[in-house]
Amino acid sequence: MVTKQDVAARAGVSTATVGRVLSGKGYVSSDARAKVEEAVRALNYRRNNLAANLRKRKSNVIAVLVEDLLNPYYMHLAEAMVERAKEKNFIVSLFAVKDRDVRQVLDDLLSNRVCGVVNLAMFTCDFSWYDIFLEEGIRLINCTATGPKVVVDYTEGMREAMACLQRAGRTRPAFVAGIESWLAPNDLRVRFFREHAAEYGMEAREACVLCGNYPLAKAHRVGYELCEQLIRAGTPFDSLLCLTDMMALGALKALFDYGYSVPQDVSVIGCDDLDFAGFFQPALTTIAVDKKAEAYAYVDLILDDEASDHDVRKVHTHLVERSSV
Amino acid sequence: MVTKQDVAARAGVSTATVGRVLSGKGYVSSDARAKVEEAVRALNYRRNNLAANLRKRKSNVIAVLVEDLLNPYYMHLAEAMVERAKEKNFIVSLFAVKDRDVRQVLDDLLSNRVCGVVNLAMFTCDFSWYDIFLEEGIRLINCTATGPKVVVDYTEGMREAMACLQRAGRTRPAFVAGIESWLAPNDLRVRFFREHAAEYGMEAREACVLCGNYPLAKAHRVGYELCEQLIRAGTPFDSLLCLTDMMALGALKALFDYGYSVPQDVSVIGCDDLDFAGFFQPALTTIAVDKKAEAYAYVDLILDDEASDHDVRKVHTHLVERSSV
DNA sequence: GTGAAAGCGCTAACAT
DNA sequence: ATGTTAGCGCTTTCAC
Repeated sequence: MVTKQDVAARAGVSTATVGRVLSGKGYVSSDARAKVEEAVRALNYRRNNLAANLRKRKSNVIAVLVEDLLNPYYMHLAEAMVERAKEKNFIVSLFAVKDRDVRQVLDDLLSNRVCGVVNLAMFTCDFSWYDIFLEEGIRLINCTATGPKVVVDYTEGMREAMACLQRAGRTRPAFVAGIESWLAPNDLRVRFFREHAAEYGMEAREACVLCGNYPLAKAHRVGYELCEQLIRAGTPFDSLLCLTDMMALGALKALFDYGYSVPQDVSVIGCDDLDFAGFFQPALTTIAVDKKAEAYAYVDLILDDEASDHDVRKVHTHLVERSSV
Repeated sequence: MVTKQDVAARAGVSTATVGRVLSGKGYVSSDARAKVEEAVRALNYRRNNLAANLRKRKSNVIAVLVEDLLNPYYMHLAEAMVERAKEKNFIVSLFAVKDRDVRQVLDDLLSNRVCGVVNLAMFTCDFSWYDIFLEEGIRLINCTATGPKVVVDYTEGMREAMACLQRAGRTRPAFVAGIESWLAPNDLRVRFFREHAAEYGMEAREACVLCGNYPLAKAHRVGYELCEQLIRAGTPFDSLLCLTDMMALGALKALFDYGYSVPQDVSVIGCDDLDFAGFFQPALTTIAVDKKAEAYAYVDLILDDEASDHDVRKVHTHLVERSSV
C-alpha cells in the first residue's frame, strides 16, 4: 500500500507538503506542487480514509435510518443521497431500526462514529436522551423534536389534489392514511384533509380518515385492507386520497376486487409519484414530491458547516395528473 | 469519549486485559473479567471502530454496487444484507456505478478500505485489471469472472413456469428479456427458454426473445416498449415470460393498453416475486427467488473466513401461481 | 514555503 | 493470566 510517506519521499518533500497539495489548503510552491502531483500519479496513491477518519475522529459515513428498505420511496431517496454524498466524498450506510431496537442501532452509529444521521423512519425516534450525539457533534436530521429538519410541504400538492377532485365532481372523499391514529395528527396530508376539505365542497368525514398499522405492515397491504374495510362499512364514497402510492396500489386492487371501476366509480389519488406510478392500472394521479431535492437537503444539512441547527428546508410537491381521477 | 484506557484504569487492569474480555479471546480470570465488565457498564464504553479499522487495515463496511437503487429487487436484497451484516457487526454501504464511472467508484472503495464488495450491477464489471483488490485481500463477489459467486438457479423456476404455461394450453410464448442482446446468452432464464421450450411443446422462436436496453432504462418501461413492439410486429403469441416482475408490470400495461386481456388472451409470468407482485392487475404469477438466501449468501461469502475463492452458492427459485396465467 | 513530530484509539506480538 | 509497547496512516500544530 502506498502511503503519504511514500509520496513525500518520491517527491523529495515532507508529508506535510503532500498534505497541503492534496487538501488544497496552505501555501505550496508550484514547484513542490508539481513534484507531488507527479509522485501521486506515478505511485497511484490513494488516501487511506480509515486513518483520516481516526485522526479526524469522525468517519465519512452518513447513516440512513430506515424501518423498511422495501419501500420504494426510501430507495428513491437513498439513490439521490448516495449521488449527492459521493460528490462530497462521503458514503451512505443503511441502518435498519426494524424491530424497534433503536438502542442497539444508536450504539452502532456511535461505535462507527458516523458523521451524521438521517432518520427516514416514520416516527421521531427520540435521540434526545442520547446526548452523546450532540456532544460528539454528530448531526441529526429528523431525529429529534428540535434540530435541523427537512419538511415536505404536502400542502401545495394537497391543494391541487383537492381541486382536481372537485373538478371531477367528487364530494365524498375518504383518506387512506394507513399510519396509526396517534401519528396521523402529525402528518400534513392528513391535517390538510381534515382542515380544508370543506373549502373544496367536500365532507371531511372523520370516519373516512382510515388509520392502520403502517409501517408495521406493508403499505400496499394496509391500503388494501383499509379500502376493503371502507367498502364493507358501507359508507358511501366517491374518491380516495392515499398517503402513499403503495397504499394507493393496494386500494386500487381492493376497488377492483370489489367490482368498482376507477375512475368511473371512484377517483383515486396517491402520493410520492414513484417511478412506476404511471404503470398502475389505471395510471395513478398522484402528488409528486421533489425527491431529489429532499435527498440533497438531507445530505447538505449533514455536511454543510454553515447549516444551522434550526435550519428547516422545505421540499415542494405538486399534482401529477394521470388517469385515476 | 471513553477509551479502552479509561476502562482499563477504572478496572485496575491493562488495556490488553480489557481487549481480551471484550473480544472473548484469550485467558482472563473471572475476577478481572468481572471488574472489566463493571467498568464498561459504568463508563458506558463503546469501542471506536475507526481506530479498530485502522489497526486492522480494513473497515467494517461491505460495499454494495448498484446501477439503480430504484429497482425493488435490489432493495429486497439490501434489506436482508443489512440485517445479516448487523448480526456480525458490519455495515453496508451503497455505491452507485450508474454512469459507468466504474473507475472512480473503485478508487472510492479502495480509499475506504471496504472489507468486501458485492456487485449487484447486471454486468460483470471486470475488476481483474485492478489487482489491488486481490492484493489487499478485499473479497469480491460477482465482480470478476473467477472468484466466489452466488448464482440464482432459475432453472428450477423456469421449469415450473413452462409447465404451468403448458398446462394452460399455451404454445406460442415470447420472452421479454429486456437486457441487451449480448448479455442475454449469460442469463439462465433466457438460456433455459431458448434451449428447453420445445420440451414443453412450445416454439422457441428466436424473434420472440425480446432484448432491450435495461438497465440503462427502467425495467417497467423496457417491458412496456418491448411488449408494444411485439404486438405491433404482429407476431402471434399467447404467453409472455418476463425477466423481472417490473418488466412484467410494463408488459401488463402494454397488453391492457392494446386491448388484450390477461390471462384470457395471453398468460404472463414474471420473475422475482416482489412483495407487491400480488397487487399487479391481475395478480402476477411469477418465479420467486429466495432473496433472503441470496442476500445472506453475499454477506457470508464476504465475511466467512472459510469461504473459498471458488465457492459458488446456489439460490433456489420456484413458481408462485397467482392469476396471470 | 516547508518540515518534524505528536498523537487519534485500538490491536496484537511479545514479555513477564 | 496479565501487562507493555509499537505501530496502523493520517492531520495538524508549531517551529524554522
